[in-house]
Amino acid sequence: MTDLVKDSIRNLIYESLAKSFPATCDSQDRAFEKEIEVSRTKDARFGDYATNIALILSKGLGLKPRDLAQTILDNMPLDAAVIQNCEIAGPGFINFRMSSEFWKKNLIAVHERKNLYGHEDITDKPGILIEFVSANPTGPLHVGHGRGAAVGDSLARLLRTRGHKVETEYYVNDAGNQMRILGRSLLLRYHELVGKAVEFPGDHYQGDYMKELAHELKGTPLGGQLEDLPEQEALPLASNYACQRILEGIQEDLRIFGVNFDRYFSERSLYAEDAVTKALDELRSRGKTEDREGAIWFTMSGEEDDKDRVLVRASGEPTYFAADIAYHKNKLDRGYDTLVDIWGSDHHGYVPRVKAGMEALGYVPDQLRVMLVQFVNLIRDGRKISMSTRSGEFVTLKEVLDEVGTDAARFFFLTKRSDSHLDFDLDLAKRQSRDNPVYYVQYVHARIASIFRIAAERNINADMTDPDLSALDLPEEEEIMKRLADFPDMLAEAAEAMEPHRVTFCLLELSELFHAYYHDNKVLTEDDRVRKARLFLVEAVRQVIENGLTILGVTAPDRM
RNA sequence: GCGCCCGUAGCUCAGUUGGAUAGAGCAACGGACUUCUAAUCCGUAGGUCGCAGGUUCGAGCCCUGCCGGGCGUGCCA
Repeated sequence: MTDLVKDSIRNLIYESLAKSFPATCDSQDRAFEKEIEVSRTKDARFGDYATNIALILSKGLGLKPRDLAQTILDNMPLDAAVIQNCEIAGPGFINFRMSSEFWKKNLIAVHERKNLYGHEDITDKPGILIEFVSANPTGPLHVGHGRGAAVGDSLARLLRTRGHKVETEYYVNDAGNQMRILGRSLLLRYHELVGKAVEFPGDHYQGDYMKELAHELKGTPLGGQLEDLPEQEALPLASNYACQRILEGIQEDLRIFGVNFDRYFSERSLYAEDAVTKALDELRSRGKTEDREGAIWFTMSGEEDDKDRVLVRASGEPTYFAADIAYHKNKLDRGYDTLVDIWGSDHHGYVPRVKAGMEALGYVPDQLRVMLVQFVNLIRDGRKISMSTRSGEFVTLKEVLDEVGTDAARFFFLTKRSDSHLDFDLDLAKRQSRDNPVYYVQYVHARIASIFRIAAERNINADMTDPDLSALDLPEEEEIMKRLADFPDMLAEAAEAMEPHRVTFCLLELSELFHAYYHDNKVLTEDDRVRKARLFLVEAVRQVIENGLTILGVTAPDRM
């Protein structure tokens, strides 16, 4: 039993192939069925779905594509309640036109499944760990982090709907040199605040939030300690405090943004458990390290990465890279089938390094899928704002959320493929907030909710039992039903490709169909039979909009 | 220099993993509210898919070489 239209067509094709060419199919297992490509047609002349299977297999079978298509067609078990007709076209495509009963049956399925419509029943698919955001706890989240958060969180939701067991994780870089710089930044700001002359180095964290933290400490016992203790002892106190407070702020911003991680994983905990040392020892015992110039190097063969990389500095301190190998080892040892890391695109050069690290420890590098999210260019007054946490010059996620709201921001981040640059024009986002595409989709939901409210006010019977769906005879009604039927397929493909933005575009297309339909056709008509059927249809639209928006982490409002 | 990503309408972007006549939204122009919400709808206009080759039944998508933009190429994280 499947909710995927394409799977049911694949099944028919497979049945036919198995009958026509038992030798070819017998040698394959049933997995071959998945290889059969079925796509939705762009042009209604070609039916609803098409397959190019005859074009693909013709060479291997020594047949002309159209002849092969004919054979496949002749042996296909066709059910008139599902497929209205089926024909060969062009160089050898097989086109399928579904029957109107089929669309109506699916419409009923939306009502039966409700908020599970589009969800995969099987829930024991491989476990996936998605790590994202993982912004350093050295400053508030900025807009770029917001994009990663929106993409990662929606991807997690999307994969869950398709039956994967998904956990989400934020890697907290609370160790190393940057924590010392963070601590010193706070210390200096504190000294400044209590009237000592300080010189604030350019490579320290300049943002105002450090001054605010210093202010927060004034008059507290910890503040006193920072003042009195020698720097050596004050530093760890300051950096711990700053790290903790900043992380709390990050968590609060994420909460507002609708992103809740299953786990925050501390880099420091890796050191506490000696995980870094153990990983290094293992690399050494596998012959992947080399001592040179006082440092320990990870030796790369040419195909892994272009040069060797330092694991332990001459100072004896492990690099970020060493900790990251230990971290990925830790994740893999927890038993996930797939690790997904969502990184800013500026880390792309790091991908082969981490994979090489995994391979060197005996793992399969393909278990790691790295999704690179391109930069967000923030534009104010028509000019790009350069952003850097250290310089303190950035626009925070919180500021953007205050301006445009979580729904608009999340939706906007998901209107682009993640590997293309995104211009976030603050003035535009503010000015356009009314006709932001998110409202176009949400408006569908509000309009339908409104129909049901009016029906209730007027004591119009709006129950969903036993509608006469033959009353849905308009072409635009069938178009809507087709789009609803495609929703599960779209989710499955978006999940497979790990492209949550496809959900956004699907919802926009459905919304377009609905708004046009709504404009031309009254749902609450006098005709009892038509009204009941239309209510049944629009309720299904509402449900699918809700299901889609839920995956995007956007609310589905009843009123706007 | 080398590596990764991007280049599609004036602008911002989709393009179902190589399918049939390249699509939306903004912006522009012209229309539609006595109606279940006009945050809507309908229409007009807009293209050498960066350029040049190649692969094949078929290329915006794959390969090669250029051009342009972004980012990497730290004993930073």
